Amino acid sequence: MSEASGAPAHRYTATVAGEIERRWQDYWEKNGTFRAPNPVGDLAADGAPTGDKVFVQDMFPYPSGAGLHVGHPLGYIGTDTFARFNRMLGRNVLHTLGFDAFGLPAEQYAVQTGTHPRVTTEANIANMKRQLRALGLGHDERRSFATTDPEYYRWTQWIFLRIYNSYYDAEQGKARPIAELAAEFADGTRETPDGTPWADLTRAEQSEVLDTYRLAYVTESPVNWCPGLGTVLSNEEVTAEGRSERGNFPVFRRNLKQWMMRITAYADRLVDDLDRLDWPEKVKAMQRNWIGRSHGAEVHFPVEQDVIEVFTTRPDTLFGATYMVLAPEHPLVDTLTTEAWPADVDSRWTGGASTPQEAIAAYRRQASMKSELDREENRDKTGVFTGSYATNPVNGARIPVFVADYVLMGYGTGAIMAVPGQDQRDWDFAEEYGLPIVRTVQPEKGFDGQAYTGDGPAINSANDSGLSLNGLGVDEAKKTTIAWLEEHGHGKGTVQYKLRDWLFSRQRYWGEPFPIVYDVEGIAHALPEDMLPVELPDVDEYAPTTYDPEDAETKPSPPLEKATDWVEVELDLGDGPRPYRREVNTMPNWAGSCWYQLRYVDPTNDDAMCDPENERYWMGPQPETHGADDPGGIDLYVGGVEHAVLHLLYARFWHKVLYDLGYVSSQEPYRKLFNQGYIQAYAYTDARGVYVPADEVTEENGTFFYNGEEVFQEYGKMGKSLKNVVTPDEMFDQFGADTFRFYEMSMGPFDDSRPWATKDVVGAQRFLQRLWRLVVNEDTGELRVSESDTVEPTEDDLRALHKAIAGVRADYVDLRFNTAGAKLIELNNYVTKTYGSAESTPRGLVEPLVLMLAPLCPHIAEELWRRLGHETSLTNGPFPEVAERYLVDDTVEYPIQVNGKVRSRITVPADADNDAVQAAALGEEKIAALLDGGEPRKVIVVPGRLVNVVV
RNA sequence: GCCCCCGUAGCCCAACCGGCAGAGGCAGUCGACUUAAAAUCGAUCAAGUGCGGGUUCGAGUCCCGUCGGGGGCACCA
Repeated sequence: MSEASGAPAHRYTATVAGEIERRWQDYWEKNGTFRAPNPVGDLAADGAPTGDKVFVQDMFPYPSGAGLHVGHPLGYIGTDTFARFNRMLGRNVLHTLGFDAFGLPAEQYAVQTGTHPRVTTEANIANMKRQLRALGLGHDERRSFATTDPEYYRWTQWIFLRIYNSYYDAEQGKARPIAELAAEFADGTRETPDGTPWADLTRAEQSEVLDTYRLAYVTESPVNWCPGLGTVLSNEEVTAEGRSERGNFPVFRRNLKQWMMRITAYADRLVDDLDRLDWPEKVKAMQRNWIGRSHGAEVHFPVEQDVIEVFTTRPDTLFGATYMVLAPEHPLVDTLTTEAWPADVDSRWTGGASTPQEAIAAYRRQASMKSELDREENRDKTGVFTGSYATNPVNGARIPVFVADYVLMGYGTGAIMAVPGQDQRDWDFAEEYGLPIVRTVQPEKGFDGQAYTGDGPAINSANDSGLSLNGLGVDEAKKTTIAWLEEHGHGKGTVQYKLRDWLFSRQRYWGEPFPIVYDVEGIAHALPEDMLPVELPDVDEYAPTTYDPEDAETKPSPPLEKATDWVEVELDLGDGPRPYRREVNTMPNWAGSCWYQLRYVDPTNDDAMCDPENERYWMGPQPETHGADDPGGIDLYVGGVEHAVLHLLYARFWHKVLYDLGYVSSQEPYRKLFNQGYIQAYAYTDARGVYVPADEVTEENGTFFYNGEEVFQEYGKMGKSLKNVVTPDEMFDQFGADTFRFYEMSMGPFDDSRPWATKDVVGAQRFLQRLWRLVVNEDTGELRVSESDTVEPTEDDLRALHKAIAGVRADYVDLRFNTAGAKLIELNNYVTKTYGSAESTPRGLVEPLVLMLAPLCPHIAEELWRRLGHETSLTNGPFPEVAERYLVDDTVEYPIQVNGKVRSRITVPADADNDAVQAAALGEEKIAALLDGGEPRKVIVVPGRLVNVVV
């Protein structure tokens, strides 16, 4: 497109750019330009690494078969620019990219075609590597790997075993080896749960006890079973509508035996340590919300022989508890349901049934049939009375116990004390069922709502047993109540979390096998390290058995189950060869991405997942740079906000376990996180709603046409089915990689989403062409740059240059690539205007310009640098330094405002003090005329900025 | 329903602690080159910051309300 006939032979066209780019990519590869030395091990260089270290990382891509579109590399170009800038400052920069290659698409493709997922995965990786190479990314290629490499997942399995062989010591607040727990049981330091001496337990019983402590454990508990996918899912993979995030199939809660990770043990540290991270507040808020820590109290309400335990965040409102509610699935519902209604029962409470048992049974049936969606759409409060009354421990009041589906079994204890005066849900229910409402917090003046949830003095809250809250604020009243409950044995202060343990097994083929076998008695055994990796066997069928998506009564059947030769093994695990069965579930897709930064650090280490010295160098805490509280971690982690909870929470959890066990020195994996925006695109549909090719749509006065027919614009993702995909390969052909990189970075702030516009790319190309023309004669290809002694830059030139250097440096540091690019264009325009038609361009201007461009457009910068006579790559600098004296002007122009409107201007020496500036301003002709001899009411002088005269 | 982010020229975007609304790009217009066009080069036009209030000498920036767009959470006791 830019190859018009008749263009000068040495113009910077896409063809010339392509030739230069391939040449420099070869050069970088051949010279190992981006290899970052480690302190020790295979990747160590001679002598210790020099300069500060910088560890930059992109979120792990999944190598999709569709290849990349122009939206995908946005983050990679940003991190590359940042990494290159830091290299030019003399720093030791670790930047590479691996592949998160286990996962459903390759498996599904395998199911359809019979191709082994490894074949598809490797082909996709090869294609993606080709595209990434063409972008000119400065990656240390020695450090790249895929999670599917057995040498990698060997260590994923190894970490699993470390987690499996650990428990959480709540007193020390950290994970410890399970062997230490066993030792404590054995020597009596710690009593076994039921008090039986350790030695009196059989080995099976001992192992059962230990299993209840392990950080990775098997349990039969309610899990998310998705028949449509044939697998179970983690809570994080289930949408609010109760469907699978992938495929949108119904998900059912079923009791199944599955592997879990005890992430809840780390809930407090995962919340608290967010404060130590340099992350977007939005992501921190999402994690806090997901963990959902709330402080409150557990309170016991006696009912006949039983006790209902509730969790409340408002123990201060106990005197306002006028009824109780159990979730329909609550285990006490059966025992508390009475034979007959009390004589005076309110007809609204019975659900029209003649006995409580009938009413409850009908209500439970109804509730179980309601989908999550129904619940969401219909928030009217419903419920039925159990016939039983509980006793409020603070005032002895007899309060009715209901069953209602607005209380969920999955949170707290599945039972609540209802305080309509201070909780809107309870208020709604109380109104519906004619229950009493007692305010225990005095609402603010003028409050005319229903439930009052704000702060205020307690009222109606005192008893004869020494508890009086009246007049206390909410916080004080909570503390007082908890102390009273604890003293009288009615409850205690406690903390609740929304976070649940992490369901860690999947019924899939293309995932990491568990390093676990079961003996004939069904007892799990961890495989010893020297049996790792446990490699995936070849199978005939890659798919788990899937079922009718609506059939909740089906059971998972993993594909590995059918590989009987692999499943049934004879091993010697210490007591001679015995038969075992392998675990047939595989790990979830998140496992491999939980720790990959550690492997980037030491990718070829056969003796450890990574050498502690290398980990400390690249990831260890740096209190001297980042403050005493620095948890360590990589210096910049860039990726989309969609991983805010899942990946980032899991990875933090694993990292903390490894820290507790002493394998890493950093307490967090990612010190600084940055969410890049997305590149969006317009798509167009015709009258039938069918997508038409976006690049053939024309616009006239705000109306869009395709083949003469009107079409309608949509804005959103780029995708094959939307017919609006633009690929990097097209951009390389039309413009070259440097132009493409520059355009992507200049479109807007790195964290903003923006629409792709191919027609705008030419602006970036023109800029590079103008710069090229300053250095190279387009007709002859000869250098047109002065030797330093012939044409010296002028004072004005140097002011423009150093202003740009200062601005560009600051922009690169803060990831403001768009404004850095604009400043380079500005400087280039200045130099073009001044020297574009002169005999030659001063070297003193061109060289810094080329160097400053290098992080964004490395190929053209290397090429020009070489043509300027430099023998070595500019990868490691120099980066231009600012000379402060060119940043300050001798004189300053002040606008003079009168009542906030600019009326005139004066120019004064830069070192003039405020009085002098004021005098000059008031003496200025127009201003003096406006004042007309009168005194201004006030004069504001903002040094270096402006003067405002108030009259 | 609750919480968070964003609304600046026809379009994408700048504007640091409140201090002259414009750095850069696209498009448009005019000119140069050309037989002509494309490409290229040069010049130029362009909004008073979604809307309504408030604070201030001064508001794109701070506060309140409102509209529009995007995102998160959603009976969590």
